[in-house]
Amino acid sequence: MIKIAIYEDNIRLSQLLALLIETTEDFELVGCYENCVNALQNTRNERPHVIVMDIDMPQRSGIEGVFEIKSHFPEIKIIMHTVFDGNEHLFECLSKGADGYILKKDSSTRLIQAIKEVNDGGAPMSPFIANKVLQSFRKQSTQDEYKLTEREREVLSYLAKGFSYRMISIELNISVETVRRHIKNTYQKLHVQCGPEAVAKAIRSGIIAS
Amino acid sequence: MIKIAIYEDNIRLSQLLALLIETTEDFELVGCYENCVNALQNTRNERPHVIVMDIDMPQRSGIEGVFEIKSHFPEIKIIMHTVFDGNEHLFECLSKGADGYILKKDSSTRLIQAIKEVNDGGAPMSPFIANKVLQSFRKQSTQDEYKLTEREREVLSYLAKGFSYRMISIELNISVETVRRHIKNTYQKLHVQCGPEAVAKAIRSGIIAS
DNA sequence: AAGTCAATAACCCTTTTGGGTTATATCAAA
DNA sequence: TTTGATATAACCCAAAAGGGTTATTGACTT
Repeated sequence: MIKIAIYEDNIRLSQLLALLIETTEDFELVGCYENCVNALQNTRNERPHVIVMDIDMPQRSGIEGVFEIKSHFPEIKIIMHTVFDGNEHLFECLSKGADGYILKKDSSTRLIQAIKEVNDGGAPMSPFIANKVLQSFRKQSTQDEYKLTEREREVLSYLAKGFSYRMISIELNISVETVRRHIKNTYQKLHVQCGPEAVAKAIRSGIIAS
Repeated sequence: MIKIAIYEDNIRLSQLLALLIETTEDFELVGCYENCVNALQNTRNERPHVIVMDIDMPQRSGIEGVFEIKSHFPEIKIIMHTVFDGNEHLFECLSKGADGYILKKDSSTRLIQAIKEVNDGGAPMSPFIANKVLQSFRKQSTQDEYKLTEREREVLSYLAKGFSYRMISIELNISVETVRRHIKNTYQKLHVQCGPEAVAKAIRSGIIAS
């Protein structure tokens, strides 16, 4: 039996999915929610094998949910099930640990199939998504890992020393806006979203001295 | 010859100090400014041996000045010369690298003497200040170095993982205010003033995993 | 029993961050 | 020579962060 939980704010759709799962052999629906507010607690209680997760949900998005659940239960498989086919959400989800990414425009049976795949250790993706991922992978492997510019490294190291943007700008004799620009670019390259995380990653990966 | 620079926004006082220094044997006044806006550049040009630094100055405080100058020229001695005798400024300055701390209520000749002392590798302090430092030192050495509580360490490690205060609060099931409290306490204990710096220090000193 | 510490929480307030967008000059590489 | 990367800069705007103060609770120590 594969234990499955659903996070989907569109009630019509979630009921459809629930029905589909309950009527599929070897599948067991252990939870169905319309947002991620209690995602961690739910997960702790139910210990699903696979989670089907929408992204755009009220209060707490599916991205936050993935991040949180994966931090605690890396072995639980999470399939994103969403209308978003843009790069932003896609890479954010994958970097947070999503195991599959199925678009809603695919058939429901594709989702069922994806659940089996992911439970077997696969990485089910809609073809369009799979292509994007491959492309990005190629791009990334050619620009070997975190390719920060000299200036970005410099700014980052000041950040780790406790300088504020303003202090860095005075320090380097450039505008605060430019400091902000460098930092924003750095965050993108490191796939992080705030200073503390960037500094942690930079130190651990040797980008700045430890 | 000891080359000396002054940062003091009270013109009356800075002129007095300047005169005093110029008329002292073996002393040479190489700069006299009313704030730290160009402190680093001034220092680069003049290479003073000793800097006499007020704290409360317009635009950029002496504390920022100390931090910046010491980051680049750790060998230059800086004496704080201020009316503040409270703990806040004192420890902040010392942690930023100040080498001496003389109160303005001491005589000017005491300052002259302090300049000689600091240039010889000493750490001139007003008696009252010296006591405070000793007290704090005792307190600190009994509570050996960074004694974070379990909870504080936990919160800090979430911070390094890129969680916002709000996410941490949900994670640990406590209020955002409490998260804030733990972080504020942590900053005090680590002698830092922002997240990135705290994370850097924590990783480098092994408080959180690297 | 009094005192300290840890954890919790709330309130005030300002500054800083960080996301998005757009634009410029420069320099090197294709 | 056109493209691409880099460094620079500005703007808008919401959210997050951080500093100060105060208080309550429970646990452990004098």
